[in-house]
Amino acid sequence: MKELAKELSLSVGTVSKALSDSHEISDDTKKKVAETASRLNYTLNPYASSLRNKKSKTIAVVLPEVADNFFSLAINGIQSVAEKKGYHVLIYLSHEKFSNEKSILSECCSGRVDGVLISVSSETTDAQHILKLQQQNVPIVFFDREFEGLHIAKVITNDFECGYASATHLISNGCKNPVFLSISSSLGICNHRASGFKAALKDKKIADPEKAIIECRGTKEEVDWQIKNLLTGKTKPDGIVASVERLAMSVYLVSQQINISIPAELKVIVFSTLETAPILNPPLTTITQPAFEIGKTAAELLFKGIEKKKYNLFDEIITLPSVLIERTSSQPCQFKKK
Amino acid sequence: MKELAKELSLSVGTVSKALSDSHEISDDTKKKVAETASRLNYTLNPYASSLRNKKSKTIAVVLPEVADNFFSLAINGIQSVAEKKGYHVLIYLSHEKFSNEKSILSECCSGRVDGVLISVSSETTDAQHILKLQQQNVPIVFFDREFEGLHIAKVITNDFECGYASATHLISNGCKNPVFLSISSSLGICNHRASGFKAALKDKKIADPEKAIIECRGTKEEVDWQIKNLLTGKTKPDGIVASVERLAMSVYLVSQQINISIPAELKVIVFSTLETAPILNPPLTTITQPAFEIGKTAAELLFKGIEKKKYNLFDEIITLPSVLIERTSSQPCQFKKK
DNA sequence: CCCGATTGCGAAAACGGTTTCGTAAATAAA
DNA sequence: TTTATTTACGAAACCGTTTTCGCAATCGGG
Repeated sequence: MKELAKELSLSVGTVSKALSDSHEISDDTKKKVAETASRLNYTLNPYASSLRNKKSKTIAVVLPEVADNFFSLAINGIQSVAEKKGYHVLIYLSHEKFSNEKSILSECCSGRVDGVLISVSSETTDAQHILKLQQQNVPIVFFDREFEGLHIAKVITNDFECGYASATHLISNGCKNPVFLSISSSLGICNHRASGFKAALKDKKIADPEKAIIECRGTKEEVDWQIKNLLTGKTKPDGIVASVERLAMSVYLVSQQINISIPAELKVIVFSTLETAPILNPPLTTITQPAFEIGKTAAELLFKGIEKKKYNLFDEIITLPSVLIERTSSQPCQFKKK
Repeated sequence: MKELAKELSLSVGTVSKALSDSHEISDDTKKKVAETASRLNYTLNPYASSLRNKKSKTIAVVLPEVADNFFSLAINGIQSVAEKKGYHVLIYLSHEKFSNEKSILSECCSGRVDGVLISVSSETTDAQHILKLQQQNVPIVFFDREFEGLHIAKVITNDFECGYASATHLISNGCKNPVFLSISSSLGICNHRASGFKAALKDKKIADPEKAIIECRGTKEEVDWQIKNLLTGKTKPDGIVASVERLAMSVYLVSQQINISIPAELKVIVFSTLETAPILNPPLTTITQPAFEIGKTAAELLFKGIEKKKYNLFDEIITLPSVLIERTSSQPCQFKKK
């Protein structure tokens, strides 16, 4: 910028004001400045600006995983509004580890970002790291995976209802012993889905609701093994609701291996935005979240918090409904293939 | 930091040195500084540091789309090394638009990032925006989708060979009229795959290689329509190689709609890392790229360029091989289902 | 024609660190 | 004891912008 000023024999202050279209500067010199700036293809140093303005024009997105259809669609939604606002997006992955999430959030302070969108890891049972960030006046919005009991804005979906709907759907299609595969008993979102599921079992007086919730944690291999055990055990279920994408994939793979036919012997529903659901074998019934919309809405909410200093981001809750898309995997069958 | 200094009755310079573990400072005061720093939970302002050091500790990843298995796995690979190096990752999406890519890269200068990893959009036919960045001494590495003819490092896969292999696989499994679905005639990676494909047709003296390359561009709906026309036309193919994930999904959906049976009437292969490939109907033959590895290797290469000022990033080319995973969708059939 | 208001710009102080250089005290060498 | 060297720290410049404030020059009104 000094060079620019020298080139034009102006002061740096004047150049700065000209570039930011200040009213103090005549249109004439503004034009000259803009012209030589583009001629020397000059762009201003973002960090110097950030330092002075205490605005980074950057938000952080913290999520467990990016190789998951839901999250990648949510990122699309977030990015679409960030781009419109001229903001930059930092992506951080916790890989479902609490320790990672903690160190990530500790990096988000000191003005590195103007706001944080977060979907908590399945291990997160303590919110100190989140509260610490909030105390530093960093606007925060949960999307999808919230942490309950905090005064922090969130954009979520109707998990309880969908859990309820998934169970009633299975039951009305003939299941006597449906189970729910959870990934974490500490994850609010998963518990809501499970609670809805249990409530339906209770209402329909089917099975023991408490025994119908099965927690699947660990690596992919451990989960595969766990599901294999479940499906070959003596009290094997005739219906499964998978709370996330990868659990359903496990169920499909294992069923294929040990020759269990879906939906004749086992009906399956998954909470997922999986694009390949209609072309799976068999086509998979999904409860599809409005992933893009959730990301977009959360980002819009965050920017409300960033822009209006007085805007209270504390107790805002937005619920966007998911839809159950019925496909072959949960269809009733007159005859049971043996 | 001033407060810290006051609290300890030291100068800010001393505190700064203590925090960065300078040899000029005694272990005793270092300890004291560290202690009170964590007590006041102080973290240093990253942008002030960046301003002085001319290092942002941030890299940019520019890619067409994040809701694609290949790219999300590549991001995982990139992130894994960035994290190890203590770097932050900015994600930018071009959505396959050249104009977006251009404005994104123009944001990457002035030291906003220390390096750029890029997979070009399918519209990109001009590299001025990339060269401009390179002139500003920003280290750049292509991953997967390169732009040819530039002196810029790249991490790619053996596209030509795989294109060749895909064609020979189809032919040896009985196809007389295989076609290749491209997404862009300007995309180097796609052309390599297509060239390999054509070379195989020529060697085997099957069909007209030039007519076997079909470009599918436009929205999802337009592509669906185009594929539907192809599959219902009079010279309909009996084998398809899809150059990217979404083309294969289109083929599956359309085939299902108009009742074409795979692999009896149509064999399909796709270049993709689709996790659901084995549980599709039928299981889909893929040419699977080492997506994570590509991302990881590209990032490692980039950091070499960032760290060693003298390291020449110009003509480094790393090729990581993909593998053809044979599944039902391309199997030979004795009888043709009608 | 004179005085107050407006316009257009420069000087300099921030923003929050890092780094160079200087210096006093402590230590080692002579 | 004197001199040279090392150790531990402070003062101040600097990174590239933004912004406040001051100051001329021009403008408008009476």
